[in-house]
Amino acid sequence: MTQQLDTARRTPLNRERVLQAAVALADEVGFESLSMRRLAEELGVVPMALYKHVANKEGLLDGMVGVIIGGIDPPVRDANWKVAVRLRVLSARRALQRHPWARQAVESRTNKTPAVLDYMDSFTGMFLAGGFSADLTHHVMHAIGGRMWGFTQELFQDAADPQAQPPSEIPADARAAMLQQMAARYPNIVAIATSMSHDDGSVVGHGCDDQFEFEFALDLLLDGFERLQGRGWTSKQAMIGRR
Amino acid sequence: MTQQLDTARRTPLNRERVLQAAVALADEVGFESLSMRRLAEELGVVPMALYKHVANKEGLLDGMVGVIIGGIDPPVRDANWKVAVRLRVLSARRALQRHPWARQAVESRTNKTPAVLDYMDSFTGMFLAGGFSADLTHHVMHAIGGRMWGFTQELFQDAADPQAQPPSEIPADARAAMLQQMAARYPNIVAIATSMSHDDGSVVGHGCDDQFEFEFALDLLLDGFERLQGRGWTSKQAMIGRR
DNA sequence: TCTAGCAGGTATACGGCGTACACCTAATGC
DNA sequence: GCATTAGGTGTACGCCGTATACCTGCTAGA
Repeated sequence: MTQQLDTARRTPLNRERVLQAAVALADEVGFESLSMRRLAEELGVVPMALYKHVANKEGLLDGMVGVIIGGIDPPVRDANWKVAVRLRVLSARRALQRHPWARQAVESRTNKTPAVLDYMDSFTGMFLAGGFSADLTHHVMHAIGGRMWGFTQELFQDAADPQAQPPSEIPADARAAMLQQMAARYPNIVAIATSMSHDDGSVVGHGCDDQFEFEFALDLLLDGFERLQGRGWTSKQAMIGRR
Repeated sequence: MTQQLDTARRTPLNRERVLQAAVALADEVGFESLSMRRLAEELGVVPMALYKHVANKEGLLDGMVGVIIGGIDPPVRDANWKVAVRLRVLSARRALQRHPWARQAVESRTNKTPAVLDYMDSFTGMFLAGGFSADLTHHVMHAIGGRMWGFTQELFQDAADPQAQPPSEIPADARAAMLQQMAARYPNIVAIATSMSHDDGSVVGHGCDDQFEFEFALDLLLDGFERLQGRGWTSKQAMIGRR
């Protein structure tokens, strides 16, 4: 009877609610702590109930990625390809950055869902509409790679300040010693890490400006694309040139 | 007594043997099927025995990445930065490609081990030695990102031919129907996918030439770097120009 | 009005995982 | 000769994804 009340009171689950809850839960507890069991608990339901709405965990993740993609703006109309691509990528970046786990989720999906293919197709279309040959567009899409989702291949995050603690946590002399040790072993890394912040006087700096780095690399690529297109680049000619 | 023989006959485990076995096992069964338990079994030992040689699974993976990095050539001497970087990246690519799981492993490591830092430091050094400012080097390292390991952010793999089966598996007419359906929904993707292979007559093509795509994007970046350096680029000036 | 079907939630169970903890044993150093 | 310790063992815990069978209440067709 209480059971009846419970199930009656509760609006029945559906795919949409499951996905929204999954997104919220991942936001809250992190991607790696998102489990079917935990999600079920959050929804006040037994774990197996979820399987009526998603095929399995993979399917859940696919759906979550779909939700995120839904937050990316469509291409702007009547703009030249370069600004259209740029704006779109930055929109994707904003959409993904709303969820700290989004990057991992996108990277982990190897099967392309319709939502992903839709985005990729429309993205591809911006180059074709901009007068790129299918050939060049193809290679350019490869070169953009994950950047079309608005993230870079990191591989760099806080390499030079492994703790990222507020200075108060560590006595200044200990910090200096660590830095010296670091500089002895990894002189080049320390050189570029300190270069970044010598303006504002801090020693090893407050981390990197991700947005700047992202746009730097993006623009480098877009400029490259532009030059290739202007030059009438073809892959055939490139292959001849290479050997 | 047989126990005694067993343990006596067996050369005792050590970190090196554990890591080598882990690499071999991952090669054999795949990254996601590599488990502490399975690895222990392979070594004829109880799972917990491994923990005398690696801190935990994370530590094992760190060690495996270290083994792979060991296979990357040092920078060539007396070459200009561009060819040095290019050769090094291609060497890394070869080293990583010997193990199908290497890419996943590298991407999954978020804590930088000394081996990783060593490689990054020496990589950074190639730009500095080539006359790049610390400032430019910093941003250039970000832009290269994962490509310094010889892989691209994929995001594209077999998007257009989801099965990758030999044509014999699927009747020709069914294939044609699938393609047509695909072309209706994802016209741009299909356009660039078919462009790639129209030379040799196959319909949707044998996948992409990964090596070509990789070098295409790499050279695009390197050319961009070269131009920036020649122009005396600084991040300060770039930030002024941007707003 | 009866009933068959079905959509959606449940209960139980299995086999896997990483690893904490207590233990044993053989070699080593004093 | 004895304590220490490095290396291997055994057991157990709590997590995970999910197969399978089951129940229950709604709906549609007769």
